[in-house]
Amino acid sequence: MQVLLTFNINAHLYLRDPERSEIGKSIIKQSIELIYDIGFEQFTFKKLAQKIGSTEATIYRYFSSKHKLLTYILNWYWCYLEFIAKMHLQQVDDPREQLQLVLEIITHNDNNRSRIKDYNLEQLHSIVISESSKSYLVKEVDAINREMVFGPLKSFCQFMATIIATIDPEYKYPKSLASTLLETAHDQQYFSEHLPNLTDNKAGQAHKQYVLAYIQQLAFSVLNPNNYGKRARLH
Amino acid sequence: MQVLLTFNINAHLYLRDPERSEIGKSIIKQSIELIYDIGFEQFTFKKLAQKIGSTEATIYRYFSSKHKLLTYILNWYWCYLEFIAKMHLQQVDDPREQLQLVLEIITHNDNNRSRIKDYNLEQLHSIVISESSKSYLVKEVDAINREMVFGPLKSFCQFMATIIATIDPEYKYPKSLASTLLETAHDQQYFSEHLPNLTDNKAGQAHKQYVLAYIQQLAFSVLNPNNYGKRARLH
DNA sequence: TTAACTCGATAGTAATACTATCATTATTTT
DNA sequence: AAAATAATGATAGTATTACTATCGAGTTAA
Repeated sequence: MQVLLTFNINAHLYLRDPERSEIGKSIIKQSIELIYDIGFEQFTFKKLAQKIGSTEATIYRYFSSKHKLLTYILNWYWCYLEFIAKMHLQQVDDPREQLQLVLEIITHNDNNRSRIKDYNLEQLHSIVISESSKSYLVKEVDAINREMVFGPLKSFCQFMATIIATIDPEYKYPKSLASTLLETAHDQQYFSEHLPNLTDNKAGQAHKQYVLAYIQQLAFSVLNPNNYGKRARLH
Repeated sequence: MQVLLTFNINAHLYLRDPERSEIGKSIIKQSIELIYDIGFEQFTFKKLAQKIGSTEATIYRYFSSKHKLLTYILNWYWCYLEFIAKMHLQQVDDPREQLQLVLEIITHNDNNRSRIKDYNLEQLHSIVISESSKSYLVKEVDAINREMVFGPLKSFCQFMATIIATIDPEYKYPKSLASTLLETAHDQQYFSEHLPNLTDNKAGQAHKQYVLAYIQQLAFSVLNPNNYGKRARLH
């Protein structure tokens, strides 16, 4: 197993850095598979230990709870998305095309544009869709937030918001639009797959393409292209 | 305790109908208070039993699990919202004003327009914001969905979608927009309160007003008022 | 008044989410 | 190569959770 990408993930999330040992990397990799397979509620350290051929005790030496492990995985994902997005954006100048590209990335409509061996990205995406809100929809959110463990998500939103603000500097809600597009990408794919009555995806197929088309229409309806460069021109 | 409103809630959700006994109504009422106070994860039937001066066994005679109880409460809320919305909408003809009104209702910006003694609506709204996704973001979603326990949510979305389709019959995503506005109303209020960096609510106050202003702008940017009545005129 | 129903009380179970200890095995330092 | 240090495996144990089961007392309805 070769890890190509490593990100600086908040040390509050782990006791021992999982990137620094084979068993640690195995914990992350198999967690993704296991959470994907059985869902976060059914996921336990005991089952994970069995899967990696180790014991609960060992896993507890890396993560003090399954919630922190989930947040760790999600942080990795947000760091990864921002990295990939910034990489591809270098080739694009028009901020509208940039936003388009980011929407393709967050809906995973970028056909294998990003091949990576580390973790199973399709499973990871699926976890982000169905489990990510569980990392912050908890009573202790303010306390955990103070430890900065939601940094990568905020950073990715800020990154999207900057593009949005470039397209339309008059638009008053760049950050809210960014977080809305992100959340909507997830909700709508989940709805399209499991509660299709909450969407207009009649065909019931091609969830990702449906979601992309929808949020694209949403984003570009809200932003007024006539304002592009407005603020800049004033100077 | 006097219950003014009762709705037909899917019988799959309970073993004994809580509306039909004082202790049953007490279970619902105190559940709302307790889930609001300690969050769904910390919420147990044991604690609830203590609160209502009864025992776990009694509560289990009404609900087979805390998940079903949560879904029951959420169903009540969606039935209630649809009822209130339909009531107020009778006075309004313009579908744009109708949508405006619905947005006020879902963000709870309707100042005491709906006084009700049954349950604490502010707490209920708060539960909807932070716990509602937990009722469907579970591995067994397809199985539970087959029992029609998400009917009231779907019905409310359909109701919104109809208004949206009246405003702009050309718009291709009325249901997705409805579910997006609903989810966004919740996400953005949660973010505004707990992760304000994901929003543009600088003041950090007046969360509900902020959210309303934002989703209003969102909704009416997407819908083209020029298409109002278009389809009708063709006939 | 007897049957049906509801509730309270108690007991019990398997699983979960940990914590603790200790011997063994690697790894690093000298 | 030996000694010191650290990581792991194995095992045990605890409080809590999410139930299930049983029994007797009180209440209501025919």
